[in-house]
Amino acid sequence: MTTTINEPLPDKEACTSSLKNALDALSVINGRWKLALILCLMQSPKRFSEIQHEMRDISSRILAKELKDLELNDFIKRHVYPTTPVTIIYEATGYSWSLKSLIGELSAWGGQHREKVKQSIRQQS
Amino acid sequence: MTTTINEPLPDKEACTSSLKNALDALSVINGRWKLALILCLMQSPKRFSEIQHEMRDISSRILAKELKDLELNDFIKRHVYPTTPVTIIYEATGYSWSLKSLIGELSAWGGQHREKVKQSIRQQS
DNA sequence: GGGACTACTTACATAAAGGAAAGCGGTTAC
DNA sequence: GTAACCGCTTTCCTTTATGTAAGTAGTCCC
Repeated sequence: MTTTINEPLPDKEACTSSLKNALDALSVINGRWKLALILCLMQSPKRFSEIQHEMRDISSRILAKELKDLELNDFIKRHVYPTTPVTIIYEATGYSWSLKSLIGELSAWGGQHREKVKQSIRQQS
Repeated sequence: MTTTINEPLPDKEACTSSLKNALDALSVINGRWKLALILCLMQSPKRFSEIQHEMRDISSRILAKELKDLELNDFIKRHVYPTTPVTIIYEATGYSWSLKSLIGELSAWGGQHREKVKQSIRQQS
């Protein structure tokens, strides 16, 4: 029998705080649309209706809500130009770019995972 | 007026597939418990009730479901030892370790984001 | 045989996320 | 004036995630 009760496991605390940070990060980029919207606006600033057109099946309700969230988290900026009628442009901020390596890791891991799943399906058949 | 309609934006496709991969990765590690469980079992193999004790407020229903999910995705392995009564041990597989750099990135970004949020709260007051 | 422990499962409830459809206040085009 | 476009908001509904409580089949202890 192994008792782990009084052993101060090497990196248990580090692990806990790292987990907390990771979950925080996840909560910020989580959901069906956030990353897509950030990447979309990183390619170029756009208007509400342009974004809605590019993301084919996002509803205006969700789009408005997500844009608000992203603005609150400082990923995008909402510019209002006093033309008639007013033109509203959403633009990715520099903070969006801080996600670059994280998105890179997510995409790399996701890519290899997809391959792995494909192979295990092949082996089953 | 800028027309972006016929311009084949440099990396739009790369971006789309990278997004797809990233969303896949997110869907696999998503939820309140998955990362915590993986890290918990990476520290040492454990039994059902030990895990439940360590993650204080996970219900047995959710724990059972999450363990099944993680086993399906090959992150953990369920060992059954024919003692009386049977002993069941859950253990992180090598595949869990493939998440290492991803978790590192998540945690790093999450950490700096928390700092940033703290500062912007300070500036508001 | 009554209580307790193990590894769950089942049934039911709540909450959060996401979506569909309509509306709204303003402007422009005809 | 009426139709259409813009940037939303409101209402209602469905889906998914998570939680609570109880039960179950097996074993052990006394």
